[in-house]
This record gives sequence, structure tokens and C-alpha cells, in this order.
Amino acid sequence: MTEVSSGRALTGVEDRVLDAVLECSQRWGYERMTIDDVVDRSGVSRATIYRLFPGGREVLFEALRVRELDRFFAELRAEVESADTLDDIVVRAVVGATRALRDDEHLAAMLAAEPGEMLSQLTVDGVPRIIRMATASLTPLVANHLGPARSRALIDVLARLTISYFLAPSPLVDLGDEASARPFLAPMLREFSPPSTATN
Amino acid sequence: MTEVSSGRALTGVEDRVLDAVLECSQRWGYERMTIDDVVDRSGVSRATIYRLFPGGREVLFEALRVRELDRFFAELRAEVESADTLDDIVVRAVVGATRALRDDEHLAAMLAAEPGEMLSQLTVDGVPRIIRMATASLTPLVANHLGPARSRALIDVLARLTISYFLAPSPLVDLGDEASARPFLAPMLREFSPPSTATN
DNA sequence: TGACGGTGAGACGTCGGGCGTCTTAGTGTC
DNA sequence: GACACTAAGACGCCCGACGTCTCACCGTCA
Repeated sequence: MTEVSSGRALTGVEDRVLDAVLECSQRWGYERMTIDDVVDRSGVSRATIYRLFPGGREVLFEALRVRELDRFFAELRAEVESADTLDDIVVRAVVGATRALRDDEHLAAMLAAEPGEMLSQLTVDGVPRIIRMATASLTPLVANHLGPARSRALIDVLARLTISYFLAPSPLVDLGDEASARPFLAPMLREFSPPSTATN
Repeated sequence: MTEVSSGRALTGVEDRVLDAVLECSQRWGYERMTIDDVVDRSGVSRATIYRLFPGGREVLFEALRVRELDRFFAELRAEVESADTLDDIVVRAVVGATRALRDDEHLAAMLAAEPGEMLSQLTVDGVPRIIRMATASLTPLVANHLGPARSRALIDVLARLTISYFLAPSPLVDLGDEASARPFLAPMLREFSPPSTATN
């Protein structure tokens, strides 16, 4: 299996710290969370936290976002991997991602509690990284059918649409429902397919 | 109707402020709640808050506790008022109070989030006031049957038991269930009744 | 119209506490 | 015994929340 990740694997201690950051930020909110909260919750000392994540708070949050995105796309890729046709790959990826977003309790809590911070991570600040990781994770599967350039363009669009329909659902289509998503995605797929090859 | 209250009635502005304190303390916790949170939430300016509640944070929390206790016992008394026999008065009061405690979402949230502060208000720090208010609220009803001295002693015990069984439920009795509470309270009631009078 | 009480907006100095760094001691491993 | 890793906590810094204050504004009433 191809390892798609943004960096080296985390040690057990690092994971414990990030788990604590996740829990504390969920409970207290980003600004109100304290490093000492993380110390208490994780059982990892202050000095160790600053040695593992030099730079403080922001580095800690950044590392957490990276880890969560890694996990998100690892799971998504595992779901999609067994699909054969381009159509299935795309539908599974979009539907799977949408459902994963909807089922993410931490995401929901953060969106409710601190919409500013969270929306920023799903739009202006976060989208470039999300697309980068979506591309890294899914291009290997899609490129077999479309080639690398078209794959990247398609994934870029799909990622943006998935986020948009998650944040602002439309009565016209439900990207969490395969029966609804498939016909919605089909024309888009044709658009991205090379003119010389039949797509279905 | 007899007005049982710890002070003068609150103005609309004061109530708006305390509502904001309630919501903010529930959302952020007691220590992490900020006066500016209350300003934003209530729409009442900083200057006005300090003029209405001179002394700051602690006065604000204290006023909130007083208001909530006032409301609690006002509702409880309304529930009990129509009872005739001493037995019914006591059972209704205990069962009603227990249920009200169990249904109080804010209380539950605070107990989960900051057990230290909340437990303190239900035990060491708060019990004297609770008993004082329970006495003021219920003595007029009970005294017809037991006289003032016995009434106060009975209410004191009942308040303590209600709190204890709420905080630490027993498999032996459910004070939120009338059928279970009545036989549990009956012997205690006999104990407090004057020897010269028949109690049932 | 002018006086006046109530309020919003915000500046101000103070002070606590959270921040990030550092040192020390303890523990386990080779 | 050398070394890596960590917990515990002291340290100074500095931001931000606190409580106070002033001023302007608005509605009411004489």
C-alpha cells in the first residue's frame, strides 16, 4: 500500500499530546484552551510538549490539523481503492468524503462553537492544503483513467464541491447519497474525460 | 400569594444580564467566562453591568445563583401548594424537587464540566442558603401540621436528603418516584410528628 | 427648552495568569 | 557509567481580562 502522508509517523507520545489538544480544544474552544490543559489531559509534561512541537500553540494546532487530514484521506482512500471504473472512484470518493464530514463530531462541535476558525480551515486557509492532500491521495487512482493533468483538475473541482455542499447543502443534490450524487457527477466526469476515449 | 424571594424583583436589564451569565458560564465554564462575553451576549454595556452588579464577577455569579434558587423554590411551592395532608406536602415537595434537579440541563452541564464549583454550591457553600430558602418557601405549608420548630427541623432534613439522593442515587429508593418515595418518607414523617396528634 | 436618569462606547492602569524557556532530578537502556 | 528521554516546576515576559472612569447620547419630565 502506498503511504500518503504529510510527514513522518507520529510517536505514541506525540499522539497522546494531539489527542489531548483535540479534546481540550473541543471542550474549551481554540482560544480558551490552555497549554496547561493539554499537559493535564495528556499527562505529558510542559517541557516535553514544547520539545516535540517547538513553536507553541499554533504549531500544536497545525500538527493536529495535519494529523486529522492524514487520517481523513487515509480512510477515504481505503474506501475508494477497490473501485474499478472512474465513475465509481469519483462517486465513492465524493460520497465517502461527504459522509465522513457529516459524521465528524469534532468538526460539528467546532463549527458550532467557533465557526470563524473552523470555516477558515475549510475555505480560505485550509482549502489549498486539503486539495493538495486530496490530490496526493486520489490522483494515483484517477490518473489511470484520465492522466495526471486532468486528474488533478478533476480532484480540485470535486474537493471544492464536496466542501461547498457540505457547508451549504442544496435541495438539488445530496452528495452524501450515492443515488443522488452519481447522476450529478456524471456530466462533470464527461467534461474532464479525454475526447479520444469513451468514458463509461 | 405570599412572595418568597431573597430580594427585590429584578429589572428587565438585570435579567438579560443574568441570562447571559447563565448561557456564557454554561458554554465556557465559570472561570473561562469573561465579562466581555456577558457584554456581547446580553447586549448590555460593560459600564451598566458594573453599575447594576457592583463588585464584578463574583457578585454576578452570586446574583445568578440567587435568581435561580428563587425560581426553583417558587415553582416547587406552586407544585406543593394544593396538597392538603402533611404526607402529600412532603412527598410532593421531595419528589418535585428531585425531578426538577434531574431535569435541570444547566445544572447537569455544570456538574459535568466543573464538578468542583457546582458541588460546592450543592454542599459546603450552598446548603445553608438552600435550606434557608426551602424553609422560607415551605414552612408556611408545613407549619399548619407540625408547628414552626418541627417544620424547620423536618425541612432541614428533607432538603439534605433530597440533595444527597440526587447527587448519589441509591438502589434502595428513588426520590423522583412518588411510589418509592412515599413509604421511604413515611417513617421519617412519623418521627417528626408531635406525639399528641395522630399523623395519618 | 433644559435638567436628569439611564445607558452605550470605549479609554485607562493594574494585575493575574498563560506563555515559552530553562534547569534539575529521576528513570530506563545499553 | 554514559546517554536519551521525560516530569516537575521555577522564571520572566507580556497579553488580556478586570474594574473604574469619562463622555456622549437618548428619552422623559418638568
